[in-house]
Amino acid sequence: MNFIEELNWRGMIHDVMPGLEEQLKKEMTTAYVGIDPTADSLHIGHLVSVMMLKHFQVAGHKPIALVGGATGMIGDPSGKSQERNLLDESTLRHNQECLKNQLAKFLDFESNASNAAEMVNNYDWMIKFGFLEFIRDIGKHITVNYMMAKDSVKKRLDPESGAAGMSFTEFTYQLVQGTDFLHLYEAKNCKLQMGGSDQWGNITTGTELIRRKTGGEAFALTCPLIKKADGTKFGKTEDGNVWLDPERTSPYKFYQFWLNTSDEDAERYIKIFTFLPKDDVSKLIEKHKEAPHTRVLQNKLAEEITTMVHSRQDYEMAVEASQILFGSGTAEQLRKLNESTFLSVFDGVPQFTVAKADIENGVNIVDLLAEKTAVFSSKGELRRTIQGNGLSINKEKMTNPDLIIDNSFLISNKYILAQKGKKNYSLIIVA
RNA sequence: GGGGAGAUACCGAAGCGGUCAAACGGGGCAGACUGUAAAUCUGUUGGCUACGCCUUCGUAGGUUCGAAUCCUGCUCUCCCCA
Repeated sequence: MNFIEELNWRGMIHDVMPGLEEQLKKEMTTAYVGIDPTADSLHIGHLVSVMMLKHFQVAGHKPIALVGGATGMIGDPSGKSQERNLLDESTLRHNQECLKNQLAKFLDFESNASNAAEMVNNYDWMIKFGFLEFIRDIGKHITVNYMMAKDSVKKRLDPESGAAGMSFTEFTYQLVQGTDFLHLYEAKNCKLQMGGSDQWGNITTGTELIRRKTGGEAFALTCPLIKKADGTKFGKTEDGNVWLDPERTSPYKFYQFWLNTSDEDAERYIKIFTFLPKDDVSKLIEKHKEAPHTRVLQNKLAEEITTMVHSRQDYEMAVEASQILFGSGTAEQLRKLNESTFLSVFDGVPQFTVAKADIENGVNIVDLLAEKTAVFSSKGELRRTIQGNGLSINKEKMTNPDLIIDNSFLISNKYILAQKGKKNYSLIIVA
């Protein structure tokens, strides 16, 4: 199975430029994907691009991860109705380093093989470009008519869509991205750019630029934007993005995110986000259909990705924690845990500290959760939750807002586990 | 530069002198049902020392017994014309 076929059955192809398959058969080809360094960690929205690069490398080709230091300073108008905030250079450099470390988990940057992965930053060549040079050597080759015809631009110019206009800076974005492609084409013989389907317009500006300026041929391949079956944005939780950095999103939460995937989505995700071969995937899907409630797909999906992004250990920890929190976990089980297990289970759960004296003297539950700690943002909210039967302490439902919390509630003599609803845990540490 | 429209809670959007902590929709949160799913139904969605009180309707003043609602200045946004 070649690269295109592989991506195809996985549902990872939205659009391909004709001739790419022949090109890939002909020789080892270099391709790149752009990543915005807007943060110092990748999030799972980036994962699709990373998977594409990985498949590409596995197929014997050479992947390049391009960190958009320059483009990140400009802001891509695609898919956004607002101007972007600009980043400064030191932030960009810091972010680039962090991103590379994460990418190294997936791509082979180190080997001596001719198709070892590379990382580049477009800031490095864009910074040397003078304005005059840019408009003469690049701008001259592309007409404004061509640029205006792009969807990403049209959307922003159409007052009906409610968009807030677009600055010249963002209008220029596609040229800058095109320049990247041209640069990589010339410097590294890079003939393919991949990305999300929203990038099609930007990528084709690049292939067009290469064709007009050098007469060479370059290709575009885009994957569908990942959407959830219910139409909401993929990769977001109440707390924002799901990050790969365990400091930002704990492995437990990461695992939970995938485990909570809906049936429809799981079927698509397991193809996209794991490297399981086609046969295995088909079997899993069948199994899942026979007994949906056992959530074979979600379990496997969460296992594969958590293991890949974090580690086997992290995965096992997350499973254990999940069993305690969601399984038949009871108050007794909770109290039986030894301290280190207990802490690892609740690693990544929001933590609050209160003074020992407060608990010893006994403290009203409302004061404890809304005032001494920020488990609840207001007393009113807490009262409402209690009225709605949504509060548990140490896995036991609490229905009395006048309850006094004292030493008898402590687990391992120093912890109290507060739970809002089914899924929101907070750990109170008494010190 | 000229003319017009507007700024209301997380978002959209009503309200146009008292009965407004502010309709309605979306979103959020919780409950029931479940598979830690989806759909559905129910409750809730400014704060507090809670049958009451306090702070909110762009911002600063003013009129009034009383203002989200009327007047004035300011800031910002959008539209049309040049």
